[in-house]
Amino acid sequence: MASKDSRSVYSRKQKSLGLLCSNFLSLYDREGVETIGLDDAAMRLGVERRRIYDIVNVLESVGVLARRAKNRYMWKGFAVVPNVLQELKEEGLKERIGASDRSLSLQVSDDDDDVHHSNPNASNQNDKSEATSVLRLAGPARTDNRKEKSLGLLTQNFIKLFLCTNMEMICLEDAAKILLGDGRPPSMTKNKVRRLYDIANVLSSMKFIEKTQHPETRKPAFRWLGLEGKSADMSEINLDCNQSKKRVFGNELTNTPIKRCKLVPLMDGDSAETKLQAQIKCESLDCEANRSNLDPGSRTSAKGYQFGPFAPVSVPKDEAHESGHRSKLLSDCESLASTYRPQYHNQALRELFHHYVEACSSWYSEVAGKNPVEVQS
DNA sequence: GCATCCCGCCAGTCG
DNA sequence: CGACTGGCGGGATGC
Repeated sequence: MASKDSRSVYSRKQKSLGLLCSNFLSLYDREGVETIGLDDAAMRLGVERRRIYDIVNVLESVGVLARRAKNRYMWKGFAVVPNVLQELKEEGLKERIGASDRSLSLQVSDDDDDVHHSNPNASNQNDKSEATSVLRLAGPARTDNRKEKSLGLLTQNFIKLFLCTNMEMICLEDAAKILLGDGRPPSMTKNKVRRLYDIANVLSSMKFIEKTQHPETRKPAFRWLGLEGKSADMSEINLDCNQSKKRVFGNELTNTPIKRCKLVPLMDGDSAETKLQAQIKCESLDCEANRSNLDPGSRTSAKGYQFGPFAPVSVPKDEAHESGHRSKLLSDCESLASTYRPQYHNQALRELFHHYVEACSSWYSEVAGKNPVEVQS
């Protein structure tokens, strides 16, 4: 009941997997990042851990991430993507994914599994697990099919569809049918489509695919963009080369605690406040970045700058080394803010901007500890 | 109304 | 066993 409307109405878009993915990437796609803790990610992004799994799974299927241990992933970056895609393509061709025409039942046999990308030392460790992949017939149990239904595998198969077929555009329902093989109950297809929506959102946010509309059927479909999205490279898989291959992901970190229905009484008393105080509010200055291209028809109604609540939250207990790139990030942000001062014609906006800069500065000094840029309170 | 797809329950897995 | 993973589908939101 507070007042001041502008009430944080629940907005589905603010919670989409795609946006979350963008935020995830803008948070970790920077030099210095090596490992990613799921808890840390969930905390920083202000979402449930469950959601992180969704993103991490598809990112892993493309090679951007690699699981290291429980709760821990390793950041590989986009440099490896071309290789992974190449492997997927070969794999898909071998399996004859989407063998068009009839028998489009290729449904990639499960067995084996993910990428297996790189893998310098994969020699000794082939124990069991091979045997299980053989019982695939009338087996009412088929416990192992949990894996073949994984988001990661589905993502790869979805991608293979684009890489190994001449279908320029694919609508999710067709994709689901092809991947499932026909003769499946509609409920199963529906479920698969639901998963494909999740995947498509993530892939879209990475600019691997793009949502369009089939010229004839008018049905929404997805078009493969692949690596075109990024700087036309393909030949420069060389390591490093600093920021040349950094994509621009939406950097509006939005992670409001609003739930879908049961409206959590947002900070009404004080309890909610304690949590809030933990997260210094420093809005991420949505600097230029995205404004250059933004394909037509995409969201982002050219409304220009948009600030979203950014909640850095407290620093991780351990991982002391991480504060290194953290502070770098901060200084980056700061210098950016001071050098790239947008020209607002509007007085109010100018003030708002000023406010953000200040907030960010104080946050910086608080987190970085040293180098008092401004002051605190 | 139907297309999207978030949310979180709860069953597998892993350490 | 408890913690971590993540399939799954109900049902809310968007258009």
